[in-house]
Amino acid sequence: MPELPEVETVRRGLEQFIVGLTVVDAAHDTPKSFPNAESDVNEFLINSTIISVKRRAKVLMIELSTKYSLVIHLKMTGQLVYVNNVERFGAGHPNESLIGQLPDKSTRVTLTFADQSSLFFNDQRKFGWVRLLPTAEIVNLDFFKKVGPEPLNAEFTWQELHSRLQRRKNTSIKAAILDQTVLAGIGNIYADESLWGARIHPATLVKNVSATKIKLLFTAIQAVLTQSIAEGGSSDRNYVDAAGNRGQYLKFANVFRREGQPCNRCGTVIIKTRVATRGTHTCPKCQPEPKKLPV
DNA sequence: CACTTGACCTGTCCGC
DNA sequence: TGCGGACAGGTCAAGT
Repeated sequence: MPELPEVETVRRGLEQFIVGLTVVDAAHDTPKSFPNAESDVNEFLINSTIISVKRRAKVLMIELSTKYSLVIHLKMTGQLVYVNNVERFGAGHPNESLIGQLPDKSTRVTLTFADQSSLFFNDQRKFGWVRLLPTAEIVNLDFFKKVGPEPLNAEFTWQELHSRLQRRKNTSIKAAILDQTVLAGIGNIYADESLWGARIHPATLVKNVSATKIKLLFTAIQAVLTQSIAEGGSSDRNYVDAAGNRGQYLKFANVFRREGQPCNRCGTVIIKTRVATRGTHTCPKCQPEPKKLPV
């Protein structure tokens, strides 16, 4: 669920809300959600000031004045919701209605700021995490060493996508673009949407996808991610942004969660199957199944 | 090394 | 109505 557009939307909200604030308290429930020594929390988080909020792939980094950062992965059901106080923003602020709604039973970590506003990390399924790490060490995490390029970076080209995909030439194109070491930020929603855009069946083996098709896929990935960021991401289940608002992208989705509905290009009924162990949405006419090789 | 599968969790939905 | 099981999907560890 939170994929690149959702995480980027959260980042933009947090940048607006928390940069410049000073942390005065940090509370958490399970060590799994926030596996940090109390001594580090006391020394490097409490009384620190938020310097910036960054994103790489699906990971958020809240940079602190102590040369430490909070590194956060939302995984499937994570939320980062900022709840202001009326003193700071005045009555009628968009997320004013959240006051008193949080924490709830999914709240794993609560940061309280000097102005008594709060940031809640909620995560129903406890797959996500928050880690307090020295900012300089983030690049040394295994994930950051292996993760592929940002698909919306200006330097990223279709030729580079083509080249990186060749490492996964015997797997399906869907599994390959979900592989974060090939390309950063794609998850199930945008994999299906991008493959529909390029008219490629998700089960097609990478080695059978032509360079022309990969060029179309590159264009589709950028278009889909850009539009989703503009719509505040996709709220399939419980994704919300930093102000607690749902994203609107699924109103514009062409295949994801549209099984049984007509294809926006050709009218054929969208079907849901399983590819790369994931629920997969396709138009059977625009994205014909790959031919089976003779036995 | 390439590739696939299972584990991690909990809330929701579907069938009996 | 209650209950068991399937399902949701990001990432990593372990398996082939």
